[in-house]
Amino acid sequence: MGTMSLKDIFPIDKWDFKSESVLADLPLEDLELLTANKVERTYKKGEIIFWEGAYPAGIFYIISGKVKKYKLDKDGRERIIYVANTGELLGYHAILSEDRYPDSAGVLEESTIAFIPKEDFLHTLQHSEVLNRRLLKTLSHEFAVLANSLSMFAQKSVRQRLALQLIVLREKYKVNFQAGMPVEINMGRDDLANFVGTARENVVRILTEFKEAKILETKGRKIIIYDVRKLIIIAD
Amino acid sequence: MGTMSLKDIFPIDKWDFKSESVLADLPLEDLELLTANKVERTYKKGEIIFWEGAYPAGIFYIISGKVKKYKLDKDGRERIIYVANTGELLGYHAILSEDRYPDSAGVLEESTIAFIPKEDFLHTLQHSEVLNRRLLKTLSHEFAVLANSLSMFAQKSVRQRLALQLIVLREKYKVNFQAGMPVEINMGRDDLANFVGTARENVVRILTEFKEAKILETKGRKIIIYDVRKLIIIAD
DNA sequence: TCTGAAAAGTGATTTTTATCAATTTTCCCG
DNA sequence: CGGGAAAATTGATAAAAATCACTTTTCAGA
Repeated sequence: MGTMSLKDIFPIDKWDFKSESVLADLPLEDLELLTANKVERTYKKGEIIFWEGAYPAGIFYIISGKVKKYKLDKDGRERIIYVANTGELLGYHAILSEDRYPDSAGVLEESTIAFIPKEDFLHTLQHSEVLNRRLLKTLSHEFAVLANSLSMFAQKSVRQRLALQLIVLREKYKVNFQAGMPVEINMGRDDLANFVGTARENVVRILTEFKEAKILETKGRKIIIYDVRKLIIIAD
Repeated sequence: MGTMSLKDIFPIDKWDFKSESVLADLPLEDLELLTANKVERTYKKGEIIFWEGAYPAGIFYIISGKVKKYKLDKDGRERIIYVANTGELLGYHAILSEDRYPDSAGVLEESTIAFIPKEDFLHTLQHSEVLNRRLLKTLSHEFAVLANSLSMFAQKSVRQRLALQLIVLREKYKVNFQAGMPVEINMGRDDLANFVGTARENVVRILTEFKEAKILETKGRKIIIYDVRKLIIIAD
């Protein structure tokens, strides 16, 4: 009797950027060139790493923690595009497109992040065949994920979208996970609403409904997911 | 009295992939390597170039014409992600991400399109520093555009989204354009609705409203845009 | 451990958008 | 040039989601 993983019943990589880390298994030489002048720093919950519209000075690597990437509308409401996790790189789009940051990045929980100057990144890129290929692959995959999100948005109800994003977040909040174990998502309702693309009140109401269906529990702000399968059915 | 262009009053490149063509000014040597085995073909209106989920055999170059890139939901409704124009490249995401096509491509009007085999594309990529850089730049820019679309979708009304997409389409349907001239958009209401992300009826109703506001005229399926400025005001 | 501000949650109501059911117009094709 | 199917348009209604007003709970810091 084999252990069935989420990947067998749900195409999680269609919804998640992180198919594999850009820097994982990078030749040591390239990695050293890249990180020669890196600067590490810890950010407290709520701190901003960079702002949409600013000129990029470099890229960031998440040593530990979680980061939301979002855009603001003119009324100051956030639209969360993506939640980045430990091991992911941030801010390279702006440098590669020779433009300003297309979105803002803020930490969702205390995080340790390394800053890598633009010059080192571009310099390594010129020398590293592997980094080049990795970035092309990552960016192309990101395109597929965003295209998916866009079409989900047009075609699915708020209820379906919430179910889907809970599945995605569950993957990101797994720690020491064993098959069948519940997963605790620690995210404020406002952030969750901005990630799903709806109002806070709607998220809360649907969470209540999911509680009644024994899909999850809430403890304060924490959302404990018990039954992914039901979420998959709802999300369709 | 200078001629004011759209770029001065509206950030069109935030909404359009085509900042510049990937292949424009590519070193002749690289271009020859890339196009050594290209095959040209004309597609009639409505024909499909490739299907979402298929394994990529190569990339496509639009010699002339217009192509919609879209995803289908389970009820068979299309969600148009992007409208590609003459000079643009299609299908490279799938090859670079070593995955299947993330979306389908179908021609919106009679188009001439060149097919370039996967092997030639990858081979040229290995040899051409310029093509590498171009693709990284293009893909990063595409990320910014899709992130924009995603946040627009969450935050703007159907009326605002229609105004915005009409501005974008107007750019694509310009021919022999002189400042101040009206532009004729030749697109079916169903396609337009799928591009805006709403039902056909809503598009028609809002178009009627725009007609009454002297922003545009319709002649059969054709939409003639007279007043972009009013569209810009509505969109934001 | 107490306390007050912030966050979570609930209910009622309004607004927006989708859907259903037609009718009218366009335009292709013989 | 007429016939007819496809596409565009209009109106009425239902459904979904946003907004407003408020209560309850949580939780960090004195």
